[in-house]
Amino acid sequence: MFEVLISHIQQKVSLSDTDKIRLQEFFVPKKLRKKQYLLQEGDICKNLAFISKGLLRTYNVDEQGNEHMSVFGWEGWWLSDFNSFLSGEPAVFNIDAIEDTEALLISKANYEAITVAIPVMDRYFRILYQNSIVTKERRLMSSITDTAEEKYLRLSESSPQIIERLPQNLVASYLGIAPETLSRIKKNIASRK
Amino acid sequence: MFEVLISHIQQKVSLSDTDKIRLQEFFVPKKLRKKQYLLQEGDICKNLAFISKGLLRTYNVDEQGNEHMSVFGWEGWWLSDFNSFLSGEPAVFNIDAIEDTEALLISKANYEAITVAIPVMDRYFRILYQNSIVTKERRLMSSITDTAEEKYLRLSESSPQIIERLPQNLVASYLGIAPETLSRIKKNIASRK
DNA sequence: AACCTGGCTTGATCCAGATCAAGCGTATTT
DNA sequence: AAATACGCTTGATCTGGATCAAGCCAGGTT
Repeated sequence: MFEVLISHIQQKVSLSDTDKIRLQEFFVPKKLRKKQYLLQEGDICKNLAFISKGLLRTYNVDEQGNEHMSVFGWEGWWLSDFNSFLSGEPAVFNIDAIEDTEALLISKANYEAITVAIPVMDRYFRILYQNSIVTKERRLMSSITDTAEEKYLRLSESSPQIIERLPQNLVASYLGIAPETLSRIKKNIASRK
Repeated sequence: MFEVLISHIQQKVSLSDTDKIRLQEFFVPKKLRKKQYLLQEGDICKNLAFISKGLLRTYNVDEQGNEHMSVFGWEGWWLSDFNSFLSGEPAVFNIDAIEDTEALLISKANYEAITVAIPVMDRYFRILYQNSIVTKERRLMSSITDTAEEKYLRLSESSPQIIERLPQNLVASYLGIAPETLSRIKKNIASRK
């Protein structure tokens, strides 16, 4: 389980051998079956989850009962309701497993502690968050600026894995469009070439 | 100029007196007149800008010539085309001054260097970015989930300063709606109470 | 083998919000 | 003080994509 995490960290910063050992103390492994919740709306999000295997989704549900995908995460991704985790407010997001999943959980206290014990983790998270900001900024501008078809094409460019790995109705929700619309868009694109 | 920056940093981490002095070496002050560009689309974004006074906007322009607001920043905010700054790719955003502005610029090299010279800056930026992610996540979900009126009401809640300080057409662009629509929404809300 | 269940498609209709257009007041420029 | 520009409003019209509805296919269950 930890190899995936350690190699992910070492892509961004370098860890000593003792760091690699110590680091493991801060995490708790957790297995999730398909459809199982990691977090439910209204609960306090107690952990950040690093996914070492499997596939999760983060989403909220509006008053009409429609789900809106926020983030998908698989091997090498971190997930949480970040606001709830940081502030202690109730979560607005649900997180559940689309495939059987293995994750490593780190609590708020351990998240604070690990950056003290292993200072380079501040830098690791800083770099992780930098990249996350760029991704979210792109998705936001796409959401504001692009037509439905442009949103789909941009996602195909930037995150083909999402399109390959997830059912089409969840992709549509991630793009903020109706599943029927996505179906028609794909048909149009296919017929054009 | 530096007092604003230093007090902003000290809200998140603590700095020694020598850190406060050394820190200044890494920044270059820059004044901007109203309408002046800090960054133009296609250029490489060489700096992060900390705004000590004034008001800037980050936006892009689509093929039809419409502007789409990405971020507004005033005293105590950081702005850049983050992707361009980090990757060295050409900027997709423009940044210009809505009011006369004083900023402190830090280059990529100095951004790397300052976290080495003053390690607590890694933590400062990590915390800054954490908060930025939460904000962007909220705005993204609002953009995907909410009606035009809900978007406006949510912004009134979360960032009343934006509504107070910026002309209505820029607020509309920030929300991803037409200025006429925003005008009508405000009229409706006013007439309802 | 019959029966669900969930994901996908296709057609018909509807509507929130965009676009187009005109006029108005206030601020800025000359 | 005239001229121009800019932001805002209001009305009329249009449209991209949502919603509603029905049927299809593949996998999984009993």
